Amino acid sequence: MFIEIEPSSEIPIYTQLVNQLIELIAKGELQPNDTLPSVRSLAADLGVNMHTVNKAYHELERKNIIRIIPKSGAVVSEITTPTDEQLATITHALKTVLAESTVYGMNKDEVLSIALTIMSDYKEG
Amino acid sequence: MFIEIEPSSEIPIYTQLVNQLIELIAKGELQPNDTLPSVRSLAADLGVNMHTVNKAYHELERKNIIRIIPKSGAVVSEITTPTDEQLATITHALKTVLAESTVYGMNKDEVLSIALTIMSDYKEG
DNA sequence: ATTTCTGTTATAATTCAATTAGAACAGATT
DNA sequence: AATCTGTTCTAATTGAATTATAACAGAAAT
Repeated sequence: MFIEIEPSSEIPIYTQLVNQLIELIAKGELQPNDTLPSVRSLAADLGVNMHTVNKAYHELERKNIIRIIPKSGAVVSEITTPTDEQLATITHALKTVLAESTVYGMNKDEVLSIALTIMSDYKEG
Repeated sequence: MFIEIEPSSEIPIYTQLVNQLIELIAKGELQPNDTLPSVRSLAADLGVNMHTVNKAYHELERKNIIRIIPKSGAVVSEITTPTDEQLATITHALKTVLAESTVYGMNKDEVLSIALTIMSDYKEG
């Protein structure tokens, strides 16, 4: 599992973890029903505190991306149909990014081209 | 100028300000060479501190979206060609959003459809 | 069955970002 | 001249993020 944390980043460590785990799943390097490493072992690997990894896992559970089985471990969820909440989350995030790209002078085709390139690394891309 | 701040949001006030000002520019409601309200007056309108607005303006200047003229005011910059740094910023942000959308089970066409809808509200959309 | 590993929970301390507050300064605008 | 502007400084508060220990109890492994 290739995860790299930048301790000095302005992005919280647990958020970096959430984002990188999502990317691993999107790339298929972590697949549904795969088990995640224990919070203790991953914390040791990354040199961060157990509670920080725990917080990231619970954030992923809140997003319905993994299931946490009490006293046992965490498992990647099946990918199904997005919920309304998930659609709203993506739509809002896209709005922010696309507004910024517009202000930077990027046109529709440029942005879509970048998006297609990125998605080619992900599932169904 | 229609800006709404959620004081209890987990998103910092100055970031909410940055994002909403970017959206106003993307929509054309704020145009190049338009002057932004003074930090004092906008702060009073929104019920936040002057320093918070000032921080947002400086963040927008760092992104090359506005120019701050010392002792005078802030002006929306001309939209030109994106810098490499701006391209990298957008690409990185898109990666994060698109990975999440993939994990949520959204396919390429769904995401592109949402993106096109959003961009239709923005310049060159 | 016992040991080990697991997530869970609780308390505590530290660090830092975000926000607010108040004041003073000096250039720009009116 | 008076007012408005961003700038700078100090100061205080609040809360999030992170780390550190410790103990608990269920799950898994031997």
